[in-house]
Amino acid sequence: MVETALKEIRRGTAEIIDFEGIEKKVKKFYAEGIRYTVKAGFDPTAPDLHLGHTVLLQKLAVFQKYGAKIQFLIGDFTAKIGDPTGKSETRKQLSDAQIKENAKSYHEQVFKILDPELTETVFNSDWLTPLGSAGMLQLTMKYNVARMLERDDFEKRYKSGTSISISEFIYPLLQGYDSVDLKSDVEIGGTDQKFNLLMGRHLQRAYEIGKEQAVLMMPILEGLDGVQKMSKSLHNYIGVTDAPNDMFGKLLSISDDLMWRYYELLSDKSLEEIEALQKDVETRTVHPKKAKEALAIEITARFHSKSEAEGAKAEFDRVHSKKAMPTDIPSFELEGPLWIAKALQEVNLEPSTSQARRDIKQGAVKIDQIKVEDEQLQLEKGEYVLQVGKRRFASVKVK
RNA sequence: GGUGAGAUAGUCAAGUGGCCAACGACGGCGGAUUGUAAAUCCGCUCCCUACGGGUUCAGAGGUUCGACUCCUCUUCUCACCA
Repeated sequence: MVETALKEIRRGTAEIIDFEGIEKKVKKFYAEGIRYTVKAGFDPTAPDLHLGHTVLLQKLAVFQKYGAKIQFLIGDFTAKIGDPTGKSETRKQLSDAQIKENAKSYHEQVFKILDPELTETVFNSDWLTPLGSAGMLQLTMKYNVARMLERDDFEKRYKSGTSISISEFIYPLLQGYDSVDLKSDVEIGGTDQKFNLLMGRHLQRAYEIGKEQAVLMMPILEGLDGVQKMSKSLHNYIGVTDAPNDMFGKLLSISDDLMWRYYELLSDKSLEEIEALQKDVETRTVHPKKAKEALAIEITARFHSKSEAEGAKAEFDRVHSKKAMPTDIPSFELEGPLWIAKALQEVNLEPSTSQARRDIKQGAVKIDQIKVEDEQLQLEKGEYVLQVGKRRFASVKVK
């Protein structure tokens, strides 16, 4: 049992520091039923979770399964102060009300994966505010500039003479102090957080709280493009609140290579199962599309339901494989007669009439499944289904 | 504080008086091919019912028949010096 636990905990991780520490905690749980704590920090300014975040959340869920109590930390203190990191414009400061609101929004999404019973939500302003300037100074004495400059990002900027704000030195300390106050046994985060995660370990020692957290790092999940990390600003993400059809469609559109990455980091299937599947695909006993569908269904079902996921698949087959029309398409009512290019713009299928005309010339526009040849076409009274490209539809009632 | 360099479409990046709605790359979109993709090939990529018109090259003025290209000021970035 302990074996399985450790294996699952280890799965997909990029790096673990002090794995023995984790091992001890798990063993103790099985032997004496004593739970341990796993901390993970989240930024309250962006409460929209995507699959990149769920890589961490799923790992937390695994920990819950094997005896951990999760410390779900919301970094509201830094959000209230505003982080001047780098040259990015000063982060907008959040009010208490907004932070509460965002925390609530987090919970709705997070508890699709985590067990609320074993999750404690904490706000770091609870201890960082009372810390005060005296406590803060004391904190700064626990570390030195030379070691701070070991962080790649700082080192590069220091060498090239780029500015580093003093506060940027403080943030890792504050984040590490969270671990001191929470007395966390384990902290998990992305590989990009390595420095900060280790800071927690260091500070726990410096403050002599009698333990040093183990650190578990997960890889950063690539976005839909398969190259850059998944992020909202790069428009390559799958949000956990995406509609079933969108989620399924996006998952099915990833490349075959990326599919295995997603399997490893997002699927609940065992590594053995995944390996077997991969072999079958290589030997052509299983069609790659089938494998991708299975993944898309599994993940879609996780955030919605099994039946909604099946529905999304059926819908996808209908629209893409059989080239039929989707079942629910946005509908509009317009005054006629109306120039086709204008109509496409009105129903948001095209950003401008210029773009609409270009697409018509390229044969991308269809009305009721029939290609539009005449860019001067006027829509008379009646109901039509307009289509641009393969995916964009709208139904129009011209009055 | 001083000196120098720069700010061009979603991003990067050419253009240094008319040939510029602005080379090219990436991205994006569309078509072919497919498995839905990837790879590949082709086309498109400011707006406007358009073989024409309008508005663009940080912002505001100016010189000129004509400026993204020259001048002045402003704002912001960057490099070097102090």
